[in-house]
Amino acid sequence: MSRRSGVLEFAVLGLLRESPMHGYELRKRLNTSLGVFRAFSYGSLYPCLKTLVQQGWLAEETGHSPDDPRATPLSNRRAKIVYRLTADGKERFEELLGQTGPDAWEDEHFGVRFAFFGQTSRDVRMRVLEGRRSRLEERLAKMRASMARTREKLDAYTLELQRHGMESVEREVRWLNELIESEREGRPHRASPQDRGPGEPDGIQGRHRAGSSEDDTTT
Amino acid sequence: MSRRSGVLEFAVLGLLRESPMHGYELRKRLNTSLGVFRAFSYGSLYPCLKTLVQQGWLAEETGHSPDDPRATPLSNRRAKIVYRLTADGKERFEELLGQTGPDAWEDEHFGVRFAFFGQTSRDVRMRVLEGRRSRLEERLAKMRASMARTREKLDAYTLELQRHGMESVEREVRWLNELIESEREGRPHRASPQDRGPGEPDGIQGRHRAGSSEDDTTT
DNA sequence: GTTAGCATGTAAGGAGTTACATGATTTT
DNA sequence: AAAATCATGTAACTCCTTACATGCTAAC
Repeated sequence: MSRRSGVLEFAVLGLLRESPMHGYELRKRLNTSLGVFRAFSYGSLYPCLKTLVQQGWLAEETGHSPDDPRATPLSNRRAKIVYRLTADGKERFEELLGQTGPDAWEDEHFGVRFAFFGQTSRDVRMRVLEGRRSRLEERLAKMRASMARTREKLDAYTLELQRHGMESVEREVRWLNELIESEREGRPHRASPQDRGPGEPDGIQGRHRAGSSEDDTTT
Repeated sequence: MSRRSGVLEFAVLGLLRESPMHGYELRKRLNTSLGVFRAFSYGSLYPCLKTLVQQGWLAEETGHSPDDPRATPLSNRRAKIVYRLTADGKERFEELLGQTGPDAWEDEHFGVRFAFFGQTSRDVRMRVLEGRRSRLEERLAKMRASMARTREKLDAYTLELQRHGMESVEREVRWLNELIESEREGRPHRASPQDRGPGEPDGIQGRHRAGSSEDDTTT
């Protein structure tokens, strides 16, 4: 049992902390606000909500606000279920927010932790950012060692893949450096929306094949 | 049953195509050559090898070459098992290499597909690269739409996270553009050291040897 | 003579997905 | 009145990890 997954549980508690929501909306928020990195399906969300209710961290409220004209006892019409964070749930979320183990900066967790930095205390933010950075630097060291060993033995594509992978990691390290610097000085990082107008600055265009107009809504 | 995972199966067949290996070495290769993106543990590798043998795609060879003095029936000393690709396995791998469905360019698969581009025909390479690019462009469009909708409502950290995520995707698109351009002109991309001449770019069969030492050994 | 790395496995389980099933409400 | 989207859920399955269990071999 226990759909008490790390990431999903954390994100659900965090989103509900801002305001109560029902499942469907929650899932949309998960897959847009935080969803650049992870996407969740109902098949994981609803069971997760259920166990969070069982833990006492969430409370279900079946629609029926006092000003709802359809709130007769008879019309038990599969009401929307609105989930609200309980006091215990708030406590739990704060406990999770404060954790700074490796769990906080591994690939699966870092994104969602960052997304809730607005609720996170500054020293925890620093520890998470620095933890992430040193994790990435370890990884870079390993990659460099491995490339030194295997260079000349790999074909061009494998090499190019490794080169691009390393550059991605290096880029994230630079990003973290900027963020850490900003935190240190107490200013809010970039903050400039840098309006990308309708100009399409990168030569992005060209619909290629595979054009099926499928959008997210992955059942 | 069936550890016939997409990615792992593909990578194992591809690596064994280059030369026979035993499990331990295979796992190291998986986690260095291709391993910038994925890392596999023995707990998935060995069962996978077993099912690939059952499918007839791999053959096991239990050390014991005729000149091995220890090859007595009594000293059944847990020999190294060397896995070799069978003819059927080679066929299977080529079948997988030729596939160009969405499976080829989604996040989980693209990396490993690229890693074996050296064995892949040029038109398949093009389809995979273009498929990947249009997948990423779809994603960008969604992100832009979502940002236009939610701007001003998100706190600085969530915004920064989305900005960085978008930039990462844009960067990968630029990379793909370069690669596609290179493929079109028939030249090998960035060409780090030792590049092959302008001849047929297929059939790059790098000879690698184990020789290596060290490593992460994430059990 | 003990640590470190080589080598092979298994059982249990975690974290999610897909496909299915159903029905309400809004838009076209 | 059809189509889309909103809304809730379950069962079966996938793919992989962790923790365990074992033993060989080289180096210090």
